[in-house]
Amino acid sequence: MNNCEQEILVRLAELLTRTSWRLRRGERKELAPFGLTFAQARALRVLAAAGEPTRIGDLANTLEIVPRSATTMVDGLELAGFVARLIDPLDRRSVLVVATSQGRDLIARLADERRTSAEALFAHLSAEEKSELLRLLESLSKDS
Amino acid sequence: MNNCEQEILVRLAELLTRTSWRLRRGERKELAPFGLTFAQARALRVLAAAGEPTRIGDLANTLEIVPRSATTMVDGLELAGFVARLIDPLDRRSVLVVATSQGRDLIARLADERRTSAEALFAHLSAEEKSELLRLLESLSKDS
DNA sequence: CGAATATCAGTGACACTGAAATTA
DNA sequence: CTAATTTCAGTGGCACTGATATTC
Repeated sequence: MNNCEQEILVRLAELLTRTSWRLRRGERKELAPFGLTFAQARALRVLAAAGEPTRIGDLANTLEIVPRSATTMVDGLELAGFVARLIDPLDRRSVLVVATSQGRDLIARLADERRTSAEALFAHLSAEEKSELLRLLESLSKDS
Repeated sequence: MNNCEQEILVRLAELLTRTSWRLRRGERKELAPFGLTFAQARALRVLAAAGEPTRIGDLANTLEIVPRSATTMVDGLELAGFVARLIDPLDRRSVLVVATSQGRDLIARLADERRTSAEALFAHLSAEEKSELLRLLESLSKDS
């Protein structure tokens, strides 16, 4: 690997970090009025999309965090009334988490309203560029 | 804005977050043996690239964090001997930070060695795809 | 008993806000 | 006196590890 390729990797890493942090900061402020943190919103989005009760461990896998962290995340969401815990009748070691109607409504409302942060961040990309970016990021998530 | 575009924004945001977090987690483990955290490495890279003493406020601007956070970051780097603080002779309110030879050496060594995390993350992108991703991320960082 | 699942307890990295000190 | 710069003190979000209870 030569210097030029090395330099590209360094810049890619820096830009990735900076961009995602900017998004996080923006969304944090948008979500605060609804009583959601950034990570909680991610989790709630996953749960609302699942539609059915999801095990804590599966949620953790989807979010790429350790199960212990998912527990704390669900604690917060449950306290706010956005999700509910159920005991899996088929395996009483497992805890199933499901979005409440309040939680689903919130996610739907957030999707309907203008997501100012994400919109502003990607605003000056054309539709084609957005698709291309999506494709590249998806291919990064595939293997590895 | 229709549903489809909205959905693309949501997925872009999710992928951006996930990818950058994965990079952060990988680099964290690589950097730990050198006594550097991820954010400290970012800052040190900026300072080493600057080549000349940099004000705390300017460093904060470059990293897109508030000055108070830069102070703490520099505290850690100074304690580890990677940077030194100087008083700006032209404006004694300002503190200049400069990478020590030890700090510059470390950054050079990190750049020379295989950066496993970044390499692994971007490994299966072609050179053209990396360039395109770089271009897209750079254009996100431009205005906004 | 061993493996899987979730939770408890504690820690670390990292950015934020608001107030105070110093100097221009 | 006002503005700029940095630092002090405290807080919050978020993921980690290791140990423990429960259940398969």
